[in-house]
Amino acid sequence: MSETPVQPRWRRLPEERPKQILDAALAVFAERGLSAARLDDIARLAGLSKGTIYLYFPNKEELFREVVRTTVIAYIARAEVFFESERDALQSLQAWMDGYWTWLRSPVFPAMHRIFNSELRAFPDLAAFYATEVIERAQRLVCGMIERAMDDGTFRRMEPLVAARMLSALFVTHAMWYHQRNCFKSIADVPNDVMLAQIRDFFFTAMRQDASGVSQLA
Amino acid sequence: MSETPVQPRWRRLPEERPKQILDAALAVFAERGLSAARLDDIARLAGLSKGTIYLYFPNKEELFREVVRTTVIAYIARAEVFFESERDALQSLQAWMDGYWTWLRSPVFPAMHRIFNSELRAFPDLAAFYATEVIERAQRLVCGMIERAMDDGTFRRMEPLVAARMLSALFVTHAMWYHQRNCFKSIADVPNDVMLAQIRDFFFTAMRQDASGVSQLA
DNA sequence: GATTTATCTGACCAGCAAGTCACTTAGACC
DNA sequence: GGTCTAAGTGACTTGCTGGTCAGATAAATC
Repeated sequence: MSETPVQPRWRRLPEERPKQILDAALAVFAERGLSAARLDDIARLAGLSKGTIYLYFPNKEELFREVVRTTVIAYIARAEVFFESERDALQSLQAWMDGYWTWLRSPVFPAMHRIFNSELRAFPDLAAFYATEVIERAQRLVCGMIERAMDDGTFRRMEPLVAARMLSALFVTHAMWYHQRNCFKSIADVPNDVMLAQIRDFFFTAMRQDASGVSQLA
Repeated sequence: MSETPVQPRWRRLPEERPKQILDAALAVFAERGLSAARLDDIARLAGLSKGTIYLYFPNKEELFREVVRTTVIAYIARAEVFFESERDALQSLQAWMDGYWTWLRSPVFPAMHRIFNSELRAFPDLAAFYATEVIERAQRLVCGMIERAMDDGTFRRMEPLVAARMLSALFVTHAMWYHQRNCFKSIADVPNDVMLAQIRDFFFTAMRQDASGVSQLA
């Protein structure tokens, strides 16, 4: 028999387990969605057994909620801190766009977007939470910056909520395409910074002071 | 015993079954998504038994494919016919937007969008089919109209593919919000025609001839 | 080293839904 | 009315996965 000190088959790591489980859960939810994610897969990825997950989380839904809290909510919090700093309106908007685009390109965003978009009818409370606490809250943030840009004359006057919607629409959809760019020949090789520049330029052009509101085209 | 002529418990209707099943399947897929849709529910909604579905479709995936063929593909075909008619560029675009917005507001679009967006990783061939045959094809259509508007001087010069992407992004995202408008206080009472006007005006403003390309704001 | 206990495991159970098939029945044809 | 068969049924099989729990084990304490 070998004399090598036998490694224990597993270790007691109660402090680290929650984070290990949450990381694995995020990865599996991102890969497969909410209902198709298997707890066995999460356990395997986290390097422990399924039973252990149930020592730390009461069930799959609560595990998902906790994933949301540690990802989306964390981002919102950071964004709100950013909004505190009272900078030049245009500069704020630019910085917001950079940060937003970085967030949208992270693997977390498409996972959450997909799940909230198509799997959350079964969880109306979570859906409502996301709509008001994430989407509308973010839009209020953007709204503020846009209004300031209108006040200082950088942007033309229009309904700021409408402008914020246009901004979000452009960003979110492009981000989803970006994550699936291998499917789309037409954007497969557009670098992410070029894509950001295209969105930014398009939005700024539409909002320029000398661009009158309702066009005489229509 | 009553003498009322006994109604047969079911009828043989081999001609009508496929359509009945496809209609019910679309409704259930729209309500629950692809994997959560139960064939028992589809059968009940269609007024027949589960076994009957398998007389007409080999399995759930193929049933879904056929639903796609009879909805999305049908829309694309109609749109391509529309493109045949060589009208004034601006008029074409306006008509396209009206038709597109009507389609996006139909219950079929959000169902398909959700499913393709989040449940199709398991079906890479279908995903690729949708990306090239639906999205890119539609964008080519729009591209053509945009290029004509640039040629006749209505629109400023820019990469037409980029402009087409911006147009799609605005429309698709607003459509998804529209379908969930009960969740969003800020758009709950924006009528659909107002929303269309907002999108159209924003896009036309960004594309106006006197709006120069890269803004000096940046 | 013996004892104890918090931590962890994985075989198991329960429930659900896709897909099957032996049987039933509408209704056509004689 | 009798016979035949295409059309339809629904109980059953199969496979899968969320959740449980009795037992195993790391490691703390005595």
